[in-house]
Amino acid sequence: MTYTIKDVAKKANVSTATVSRILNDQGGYSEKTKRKVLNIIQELDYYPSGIARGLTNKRTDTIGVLVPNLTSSLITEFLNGIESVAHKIGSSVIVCHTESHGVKTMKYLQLLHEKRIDGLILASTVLKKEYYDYIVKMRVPVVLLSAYSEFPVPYITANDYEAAYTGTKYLIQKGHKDIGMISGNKEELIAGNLIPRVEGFKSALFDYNIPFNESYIEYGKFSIDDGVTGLKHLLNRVPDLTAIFTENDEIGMGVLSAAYNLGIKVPEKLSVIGMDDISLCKFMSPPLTSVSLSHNEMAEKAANLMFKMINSDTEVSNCILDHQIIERQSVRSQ
Amino acid sequence: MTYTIKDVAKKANVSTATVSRILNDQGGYSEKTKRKVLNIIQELDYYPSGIARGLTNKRTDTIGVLVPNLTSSLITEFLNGIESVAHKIGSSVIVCHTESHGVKTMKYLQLLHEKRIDGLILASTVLKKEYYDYIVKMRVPVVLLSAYSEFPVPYITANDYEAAYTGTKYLIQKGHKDIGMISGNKEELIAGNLIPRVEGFKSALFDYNIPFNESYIEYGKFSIDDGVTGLKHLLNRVPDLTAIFTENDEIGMGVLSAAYNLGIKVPEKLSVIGMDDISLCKFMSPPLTSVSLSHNEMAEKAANLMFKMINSDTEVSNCILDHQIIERQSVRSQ
DNA sequence: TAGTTTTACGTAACCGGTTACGTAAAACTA
DNA sequence: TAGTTTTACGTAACCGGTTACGTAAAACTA
Repeated sequence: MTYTIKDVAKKANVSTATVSRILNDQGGYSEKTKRKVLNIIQELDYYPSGIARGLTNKRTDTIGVLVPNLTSSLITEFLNGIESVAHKIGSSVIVCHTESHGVKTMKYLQLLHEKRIDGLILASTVLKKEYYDYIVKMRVPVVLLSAYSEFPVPYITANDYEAAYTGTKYLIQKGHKDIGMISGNKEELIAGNLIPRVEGFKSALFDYNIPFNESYIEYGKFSIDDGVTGLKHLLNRVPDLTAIFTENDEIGMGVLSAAYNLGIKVPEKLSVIGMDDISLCKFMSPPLTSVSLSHNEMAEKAANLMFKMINSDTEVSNCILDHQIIERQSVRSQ
Repeated sequence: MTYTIKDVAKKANVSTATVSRILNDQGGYSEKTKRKVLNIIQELDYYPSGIARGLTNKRTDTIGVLVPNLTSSLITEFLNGIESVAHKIGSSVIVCHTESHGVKTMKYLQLLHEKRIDGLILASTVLKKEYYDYIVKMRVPVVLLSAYSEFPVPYITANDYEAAYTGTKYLIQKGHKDIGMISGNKEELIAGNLIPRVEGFKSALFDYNIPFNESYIEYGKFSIDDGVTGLKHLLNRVPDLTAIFTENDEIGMGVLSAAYNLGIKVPEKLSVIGMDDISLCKFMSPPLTSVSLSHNEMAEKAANLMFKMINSDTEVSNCILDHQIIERQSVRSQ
């Protein structure tokens, strides 16, 4: 068996209270006792049980992160950022791959509830009422990462509408008039009846007097594959597109790939701009121009916010980060 | 405050033992009592504490996964596979991003030890003696994923030597004679004094009577960036290379990217073959030929093996998976 | 030096579950 | 119907820590 605090106490001829005090640097013991106990701890190779400690402390030093997709680069970069700040603070992170699936998500929430996590981050997840209600019951700090919600839950996100507007405007200013968009899953994107990135796209076209037609938008999911099938569908419907704005970079990568296989030169015959500016963009052929949403900063902010809430119980404000076009080589002037 | 089993018991006029029995489907109660208790559980919205349960059960339904790099696609795909089987089994996974850093790794191991995880998977990690010693003390099932070790720890991996041999042979049979290799971090790759993929590469050249020179191998790390700088260095040293074999696909992607920016057509001027066959390969321009190491299967096998060990305590055997060339468009006949 | 304060602990309850053991009542048996 | 078995629980100890409270001894004070 592995040793417990009692074994240490007995061997050191002190009480468990004293060992506990020493372990937690709480004072109330002599230097001599401290040395003696510390020696025995080392000798027995004793490690306190986080489980037992968690039971009394009501603190598990564990947080949960819900992600819709573990194979998406954006999500992975989020996870990376969160894990990094969690580790600095001494917390562990449990990853939950929901696949944007309602039932799975609820199951994960229950699991995390039972595990008594200290806090929760929902990345790129639309906060359904069902989730919100449950989270309220969990009584645990939650922050939304790259998502917006009308429920009173703090979020760290970019202004998707404006970012999409900026991206589209960029294409327009490069002289494009026949611009298609490939978007993600309609249902997952809706934040208050509107799909922000789609609306931003439409508004830019409208403001610059470019006629718009619903057939210019293709809806799929969010993966690279959806970019390749999306381009094919879009080009079937409207073959004279000169530029494509994609909901995210993964779709953008799919477009690049499909274009390559179709023999359509990018950017000579087709310009494409993505969103998020994931780190893969710059390694594409051609390097993919993208609207950066400062997602590294976003993940760290979200994590820091959550830990602040855990430690201080203060309500904290939302945060909307800037966006910025990162010009590379997938867009050319028309 | 949130309710405990005592609240439920009191309200139902039964003992906590009965509530516990009902919660765990252990029998020893009447249907009537069961219904009454279940109703009260629902009414109070009671969820048992996994922490308290873990304390007595010595089971936390949590496993740890150590990964060297959270932004690598291969690793992410591993993580995805592991998380998936863990969730099916009802376990949660704690991700630990070690960055292949010894001190960080040890710190993570201690953390996981304190958290009393049920099992541990080390992905793409060289098992140092220090780690091994600690893991032995943890007394927890461990499996190595995509790694080999001389310590008695089960591993699920591919035969790196042979896979590299096969990949190189493929290039040779396509008529290439001037073949370079871009490898990863020397220190991290050494398994018993040899770097398997490098040795496989060398052996293939040797067997086919192709003169070899150490300058044909470039060592970097494992990222895409190392592929781009690697190609530049390699081409500086030996400009007449017609093919490159890369340690992994990320490096391969870097080579593709660098080649594009250098104006070197792939595969017309330069053939490149990667390893691992990550899912991004097929979306590259051109799609990247790669030696598949069945890594999806690998991750699932590793996870299943670990859970089997958790549940049955039986020592289990290692597993070496097959490899296979996935031909795409980044290699041409010379 | 007698009284007071501080130090360095120990005792025991508690966190929220599980479970071995015991037992009254119900059901069964012959 | 008396004896035996089974059912349906309850009691209390335990898992491995933390901590409020109490106290003897040491240190201080006047």
